[in-house]
Amino acid sequence: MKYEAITIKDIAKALGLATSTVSRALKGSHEISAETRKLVMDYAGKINYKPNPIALSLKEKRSRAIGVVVCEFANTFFSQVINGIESIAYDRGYHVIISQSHESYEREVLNTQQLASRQVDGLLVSLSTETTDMSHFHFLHDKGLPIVFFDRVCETIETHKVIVDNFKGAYDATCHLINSGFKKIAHITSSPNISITIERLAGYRKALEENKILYDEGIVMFCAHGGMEQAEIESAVMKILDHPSAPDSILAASDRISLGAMSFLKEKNISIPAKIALVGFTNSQQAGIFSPSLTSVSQPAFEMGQVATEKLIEIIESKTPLSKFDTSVLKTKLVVRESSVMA
Amino acid sequence: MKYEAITIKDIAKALGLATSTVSRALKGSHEISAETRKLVMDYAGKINYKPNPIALSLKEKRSRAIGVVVCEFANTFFSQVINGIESIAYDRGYHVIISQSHESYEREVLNTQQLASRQVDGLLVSLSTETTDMSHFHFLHDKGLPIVFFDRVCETIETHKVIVDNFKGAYDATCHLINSGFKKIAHITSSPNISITIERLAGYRKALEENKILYDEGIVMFCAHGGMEQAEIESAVMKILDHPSAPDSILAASDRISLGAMSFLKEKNISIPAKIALVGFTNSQQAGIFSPSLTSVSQPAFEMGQVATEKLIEIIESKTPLSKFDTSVLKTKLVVRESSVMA
DNA sequence: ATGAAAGCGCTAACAT
DNA sequence: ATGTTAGCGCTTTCAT
Repeated sequence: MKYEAITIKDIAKALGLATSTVSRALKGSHEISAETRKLVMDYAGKINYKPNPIALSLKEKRSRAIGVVVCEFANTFFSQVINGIESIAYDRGYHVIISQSHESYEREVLNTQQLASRQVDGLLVSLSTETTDMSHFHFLHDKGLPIVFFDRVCETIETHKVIVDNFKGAYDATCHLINSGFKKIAHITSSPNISITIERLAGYRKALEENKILYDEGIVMFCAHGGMEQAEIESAVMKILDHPSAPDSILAASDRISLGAMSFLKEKNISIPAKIALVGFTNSQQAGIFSPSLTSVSQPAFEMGQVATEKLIEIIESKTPLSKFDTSVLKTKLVVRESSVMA
Repeated sequence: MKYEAITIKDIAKALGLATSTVSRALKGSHEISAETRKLVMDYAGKINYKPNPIALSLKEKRSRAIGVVVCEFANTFFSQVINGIESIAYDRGYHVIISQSHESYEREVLNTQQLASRQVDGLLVSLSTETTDMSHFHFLHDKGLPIVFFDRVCETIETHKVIVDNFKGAYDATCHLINSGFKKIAHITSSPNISITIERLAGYRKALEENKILYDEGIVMFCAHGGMEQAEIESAVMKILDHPSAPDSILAASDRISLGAMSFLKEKNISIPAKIALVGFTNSQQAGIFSPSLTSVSQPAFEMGQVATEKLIEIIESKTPLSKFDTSVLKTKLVVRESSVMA
């Protein structure tokens, strides 16, 4: 492409000024006479001058861009988070560059490095299910790159984090199943190494315990790829259905797993909730038009994106390195629908 | 942030060479002695040197990045397209920078300009429903920026385009409704100015005509914002339900509209298909678990992304300006489910 | 085969 | 108040 943009030099030449004068005029420096400023401004407006962000980045070593690493955005939860991120970033004058790891550790590392070398001013990250080694983040964080984790966070890096109350989300959902009369509740969740898995599992266990139901690890299924492969979900569902203890309900720990499990059960003509009840963590706006409609733990995804972005910009724009970081915990909401209510 | 990356200068200093020598060695120029090359390569590898893409962009006026403009990715169709785009771009060494217009003309213009000023090597665009003035694209295209349109294309710019056979998609769906015994078929579609609307409407009309059903513009509803506002969908559905001619079925022309209409009908307890049948254009993987499952026209979204990206890279990497452009037309697939089958 | 120097667009010390 | 210059990281003439 031969896209020749207008530069500050063009303006300087046209107006018989030095580039530095133009530069200063453009950013309203007070050491420029009002008339020169007006002259420059008017001309720049007329020829539709736009500063070259590439040159700016090179010069200033900052890009006013924020990098986002999520596993995938074909997932209502993450697409809502991203909308939240954009809503804030946009207002504050930052661009958002989004990348998908597809739950692959390798892709996550690659994307992270790409974003860093494009000199993003900061990173908003939700870990992939595969990730156990965080050194790619440690490396960048140690070099001073601001990072905020959301949803699936990294424990070993001291920075702001934004999560939902996963423990309570799972606890509430499990209690709801118990109170609805279900006695043997299975759990399908993501890989055991990510934060949300641990927290949700703990909430699930706590609810069982409080209700004097024995925890049975035979009906807790982990999906190593977070449900990216439908086969792992199906295998988990099958194992639960075939389990000698005859579970009567399932708590699914993520969007993908909830929808994947539901699809599979329908495909197999296994009636929900008569044969087995289902409660899922999902932000799908379609949960209500499923058959049956799906009881779900919904998360404030948009808000999570907003908070994370505010926190990140706070770090980016702070004059002095922050020393105190916090973890924002947002509330989940249980929406009871047909899939968990006995006829 | 104080993320100090390793530069070519560091290598030069460490090895007592000139930066130009290092630069040449790194890219395997033949005018460098084998031993110097090896020396540089080894050292660069050892200290994990990564060229600064910002500096490269500034210098070469290209970025090996492709910009994508879609209306939103919280939409199965577009998120699948983007996955297709990434699959090819990635292989060919390009990054993908995605932006959402949210069906707003203003955002589309802004995003486009942002991407251009970030010196993307090319643009992959699906127009927002609001867009009627294409001058922002004309401007860039005239300056030589490669652009490929997909899905919602711009007629007035001569370049590669990738679409599906919208005419046939709508025609097939309408014929299916007719053959299933429906007599009065309403149509809810996007704004009248975008290509897909026109083509789908034409397919719908053709099917009616061939079956000697009178076209009734009173039951064809346009959503100015492409269904971004649920209210416009609901108003369209209401008008259809209240129409004196008592339509017995609806053909919905997009993902958003299909799902929005279905949600609304369920909310109002209007039975599908007994009271009114519904066929939608949607790529939602959940169409099968809706209640009732939704008959839909599905599009090869992933493939569309792939083809569009290949076409774009072809333009970008072509030595001489292309003079012949083509429009790839992919096939749609009608998946018949419960929502259009009389009991 | 290698080095020196200019330049991509911009800003910021450092003149004047 | 404005101009001159250097430099961000890199490639690329143009020397040598």
